[in-house]
Amino acid sequence: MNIFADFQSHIFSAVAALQNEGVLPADLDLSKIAAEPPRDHAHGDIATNAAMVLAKPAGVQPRALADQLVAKLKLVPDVESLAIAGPGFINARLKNPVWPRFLNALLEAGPDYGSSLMGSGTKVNVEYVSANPTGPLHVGHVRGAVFGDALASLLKFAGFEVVKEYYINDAGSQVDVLARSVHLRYLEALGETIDEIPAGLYPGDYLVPVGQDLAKTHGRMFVGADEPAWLEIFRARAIALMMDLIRDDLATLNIHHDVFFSEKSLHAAGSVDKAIARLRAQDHIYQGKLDKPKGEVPEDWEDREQTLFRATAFGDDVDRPLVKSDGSFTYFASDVAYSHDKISRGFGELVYVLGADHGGYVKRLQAVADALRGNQKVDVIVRLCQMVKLFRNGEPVRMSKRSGEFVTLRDVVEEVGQDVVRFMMLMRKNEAPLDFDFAKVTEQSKDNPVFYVQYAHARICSVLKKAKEAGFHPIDPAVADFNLLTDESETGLTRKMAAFPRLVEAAAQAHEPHRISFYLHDLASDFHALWNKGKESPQLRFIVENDAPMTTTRLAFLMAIRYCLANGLGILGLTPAEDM
RNA sequence: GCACCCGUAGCUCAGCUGGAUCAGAGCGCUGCCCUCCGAAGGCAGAGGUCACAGGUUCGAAUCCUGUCGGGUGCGCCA
Repeated sequence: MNIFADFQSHIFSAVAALQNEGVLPADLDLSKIAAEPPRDHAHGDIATNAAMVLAKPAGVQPRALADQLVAKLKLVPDVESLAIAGPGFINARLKNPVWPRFLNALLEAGPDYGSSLMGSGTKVNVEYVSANPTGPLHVGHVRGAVFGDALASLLKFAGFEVVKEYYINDAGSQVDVLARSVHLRYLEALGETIDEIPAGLYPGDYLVPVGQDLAKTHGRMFVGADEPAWLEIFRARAIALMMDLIRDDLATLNIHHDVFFSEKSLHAAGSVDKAIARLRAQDHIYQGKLDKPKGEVPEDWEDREQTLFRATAFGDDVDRPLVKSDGSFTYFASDVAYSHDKISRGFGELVYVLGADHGGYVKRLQAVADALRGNQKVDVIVRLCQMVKLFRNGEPVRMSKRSGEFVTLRDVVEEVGQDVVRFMMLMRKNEAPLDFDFAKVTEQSKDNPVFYVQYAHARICSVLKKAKEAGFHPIDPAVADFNLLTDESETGLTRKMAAFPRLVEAAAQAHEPHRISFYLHDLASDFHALWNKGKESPQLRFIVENDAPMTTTRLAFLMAIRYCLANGLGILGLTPAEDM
């Protein structure tokens, strides 16, 4: 039940009626019409800007149009009163029974409350993490991982059909480096002396077990062998084991992708050639020279003619090379094939969650999709996650890349816990930098938003438990009389809960899961306030002595709040705490 | 040089895609509230030229242009 969406459709009907009467022109853009909670609820329950938005295109005065809309909206059953305010706002106050009805509907919907059909089954591909399969995930991957996962479940909740995808970069030179690094570990496992791992190879200890694994399987077969003899075998095995490692890392955050897509498979299947052929057929490929980059010029810059994708025709800054000077495909060529594959799988929206250092990729990804999509509607949405700065008691945590000693994802999760990591990563807009202090986030106080929200849920559970002991069980919402809830704190909470479905849709539309986090914090805050009111005014407690009807009602009310909290937490991938 | 992101309270950040005589939270600061369902909470106070300058319109923190400041990137790495 979404009372704002309901009211909005009444507005549309009213507008349509005025169009039929010739008061308004037939061709009007209705998309800007909003039905939203007013800033100040003293104005009413729902506000709409319809008159102001339509006035200009219709060539009428806002207030005059508002009068006419009011005349229509008066007939809507649940409307108590309407007022025109300011430059042409229409404020509606709803009849009293709306709220009890709303709460009953909320309880009936339960775990589904807030979900939406907005996506109407549109297929969305959300690609996130996609870290190179050369080692465990480190802290830099955490934010994108959590963000992508929360975004995926938010979109799912909003009615989209979501596929969570991980692109395995298993075709480039970095996996050859991996294979060579592993070969050394292989020799090491067989008792050979390997000294220090040379610069340019991966020094991390996590490759030791891979070497042992290969030693066990192949014995001394590749000890003195030339690289071509073992490269492919070692590479394949190493990638497989690294992906196992990465999957385990992700599992510690309860992240599970639906599809792991191999870059190499694109080459093997000839998909790169096919995709490029398609672009060529559309005349988006040509042989040409690129200008030398203005800023830092690469040392080995050579001016040469190459195969280019006409990305500038689709809004990119420069055309993009597809073939390297040695004749092999560029990484971008794989991207073309990969985009082609995604589009052919029927996705209407391609979401990429990338690190902020990939900002330069946004335009070319959009360009490729635009070039390949034909008549199919495909939106490309790129979300860039800014850096996370690690602190410990206010001191920055230093990391040494050279020695391979970085803070891993696993380190972070093990130290502060899955829920804390997830929530903290979602307490900021993705494009805002984020400070993460190990000490602060594990603090169990209101300073810590994770505990603050969880605490609210736990308090509710605690009351419900107490109520059960007092004999109020099972709680039957059907006998609750929500008309009894008249305190400002209670009606305020009801209004806030009513805004949840609208918020879910807005957050999904904007691809901004952090809005859910802030909403939850808000809702928790309102709940804590009500709780404390009960300390001073016993009649506002949830369990009211000698007043069974009120107690039953309040308990049902608590369950409603609990659903809102739990559903919101669920979107973010957090488990609501029953006790703390 | 170019592109993208960011400039809101002392600090860290929201601001529902242009709305209303309150620009909001948290931290920090000041003062209150536990014989009472969990004080791991709550209430109140102080704190602002929304970086700056123009523009768009009924109306701008929000959209456009420019300036300043911070971040990230800029062929044959992935």
